[in-house]
Amino acid sequence: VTSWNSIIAGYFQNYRPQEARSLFDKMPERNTTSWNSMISGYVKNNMLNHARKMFDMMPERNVVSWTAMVRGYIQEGAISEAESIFHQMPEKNVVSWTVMLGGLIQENRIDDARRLFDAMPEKDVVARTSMISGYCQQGRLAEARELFDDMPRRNVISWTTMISGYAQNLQVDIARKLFEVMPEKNEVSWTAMLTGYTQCGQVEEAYDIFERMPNKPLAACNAMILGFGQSGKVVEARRVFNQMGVKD
RNA sequence: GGCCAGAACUCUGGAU
Repeated sequence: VTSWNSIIAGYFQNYRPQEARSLFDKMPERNTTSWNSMISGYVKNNMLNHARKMFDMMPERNVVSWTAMVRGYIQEGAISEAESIFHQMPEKNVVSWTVMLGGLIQENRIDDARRLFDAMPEKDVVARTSMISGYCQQGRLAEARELFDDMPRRNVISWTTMISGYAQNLQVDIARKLFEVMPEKNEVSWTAMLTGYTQCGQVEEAYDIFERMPNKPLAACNAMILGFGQSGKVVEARRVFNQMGVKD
């Protein structure tokens, strides 16, 4: 059963819902994970109505089934429906809460999001980072920073979120300070810092970051080229373009 | 110990 379930997920990842379905129909036995794979697969492929049918048909639902449906409605922008499902859930875990939190943030209902956040029975690093990200999107950096400082644990994503928040809100110097002290950086962190500089019109600094990057992913090259382009440095932009491995 | 659900960067496309 486990193998079949994996194949189903694989079909959906490759946008082949019909093949996933026919495999599902042929399976000699199914467990809750099989049904859940169908639901989340349909959600991924923007086929919420199919997901819902599966959800209604399945013999028993667990917290993953419910959470996938909440996520589906959020993705469709049907927030009140998502909230309704969320409140109907027989049990919720930290993931369910975080999905709902993300839905409110997506709707710019940041204060509602905060209330939900405060109501969470437990908050892990993902939930906290999501809330921080929401505040950053609204330019409410002080509140974001307070949550960040209070985190019991941070990972590279939490750090990058906070840095990016400062950078996007034109506080690139504060972003840089955090960037320098973060314990480990990945490609996204570097690119976020680079973008912060280009958006503040500090192309030299951006290029300095770019050069110091251990490797230069496509996203960083894109950001760098755009940064040069916006400040009229066409030659430099061209040079970066010519250096990149995969162009698109 | 294994991608059935959740958080971060650039661009593009789609939907509104």
